[in-house]
Amino acid sequence: MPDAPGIRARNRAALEAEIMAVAGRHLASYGAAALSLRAIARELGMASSAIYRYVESRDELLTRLIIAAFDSLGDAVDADLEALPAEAAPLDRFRAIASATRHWAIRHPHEFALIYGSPVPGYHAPPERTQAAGTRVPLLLLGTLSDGDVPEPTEAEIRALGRMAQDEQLATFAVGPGQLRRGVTAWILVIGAITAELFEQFGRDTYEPDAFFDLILDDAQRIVTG
Amino acid sequence: MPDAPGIRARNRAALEAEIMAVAGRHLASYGAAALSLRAIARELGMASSAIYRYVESRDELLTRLIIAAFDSLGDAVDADLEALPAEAAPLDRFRAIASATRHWAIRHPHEFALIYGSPVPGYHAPPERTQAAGTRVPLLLLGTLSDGDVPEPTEAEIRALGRMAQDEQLATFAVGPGQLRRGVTAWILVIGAITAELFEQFGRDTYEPDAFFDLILDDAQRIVTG
DNA sequence: ACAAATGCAAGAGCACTGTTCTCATTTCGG
DNA sequence: CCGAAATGAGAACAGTGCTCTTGCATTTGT
Repeated sequence: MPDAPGIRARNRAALEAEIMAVAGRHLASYGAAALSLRAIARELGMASSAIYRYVESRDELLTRLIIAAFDSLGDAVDADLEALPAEAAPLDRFRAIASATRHWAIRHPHEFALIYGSPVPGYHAPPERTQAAGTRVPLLLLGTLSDGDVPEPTEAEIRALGRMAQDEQLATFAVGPGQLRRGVTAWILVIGAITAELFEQFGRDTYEPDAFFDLILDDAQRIVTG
Repeated sequence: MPDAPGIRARNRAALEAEIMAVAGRHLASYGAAALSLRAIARELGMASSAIYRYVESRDELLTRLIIAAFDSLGDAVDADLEALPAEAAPLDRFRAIASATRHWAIRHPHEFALIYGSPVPGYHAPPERTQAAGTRVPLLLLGTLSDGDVPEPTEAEIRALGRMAQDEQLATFAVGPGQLRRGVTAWILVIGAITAELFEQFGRDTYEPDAFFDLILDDAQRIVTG
């Protein structure tokens, strides 16, 4: 067999993918805290010890799921953005990004909780692995703000966010501290509203989430336009 | 012994308080996910089974800790508010509430994660027990908005929050859907900013949290004043 | 004052979990 | 075909939540 190492590698990759698929299903069904390597191994018909050949530890699995969740969110937002006419106004693109994020969160509540809720146990996601995936949508949102008139950043803005504005990824977007502040603030508001809705922080059936989110977007828009 | 039943009851209450104290220390040190009834029992020198006489289950313990955390936050905010001059402007009171919340969260990160982060396992906090404690600070914040000129609520605001505005607790504050929307939105922004800071959603050492939170408060203030 | 009822704590046990070994088998490369 | 590497299985350790039974001590009723 000429491609023997290939097959080996493919089987390994395939099994790894299968593990991630099962883990994703468990995550979606029961939440991150209920994730069990043993249960995944059981479902795959392998011994509980065998799974450690493919996943280093439970934390490693969580890290991979976090990245996968960020990717899933990013893809969903991208898809919704492409459905928009190319000449859509920046603010419409902004609203589309926020709405897409909310709809994704509603469809994937446990994934959302995993990436935007409180971290699990003593688990701390390694930033060097999750950051790239995690900043994808916020960067998309910031890209929305790069056009238009640019007010001079205040001294306070420079003090608070000057360092972040010099980040190389952000530099390509040419967003200064002022725009950065407005974009980040709007993003915080959007995520906060989704969090409040999903985690039922204001109770169940006490308000109309759809209509309320529209109003949130109005406020976010006002923040963005300064 | 005339007060025999009294002694009995007092011991029970004292033990229960001791359990909560130890649980609170564990929560503060290691986080909610690391909470273990067995570990608490061990530290108290009792058998793991004995603790079930005082705490029904781990979920029950979590519920009590959630309520305790809300109380702790409420007390901290109250204390900071009392340090304010009685004739302080509503907006200053608003800023004081938000700042007190942030400082409490920084001092008690695990407690904050417990009440404003993603819920634990299959655990779902019973609203009828946590709601009263949980709405305490938001209500305080809404009380801040009851003075001043009251713009007519828009149709969208009535649609989104009309039902919540009719809540009996809120009715005593005489806040209509418009003020309710502004207050809730501002609160979401404040909590979101604290969450982002504590959970390091924008990375570590990438910005100045103190200065940034000041800017967040400016935005929140703008939302509140309409 | 004695017996009965009750409260409380301990111990053992069940079914899980993550993780790490060792050992046997399978599979692949030369 | 044979040695080496990859792979899976099984057992084991130390934890977890939770339940049930058993024994002791104290309180209560007579």
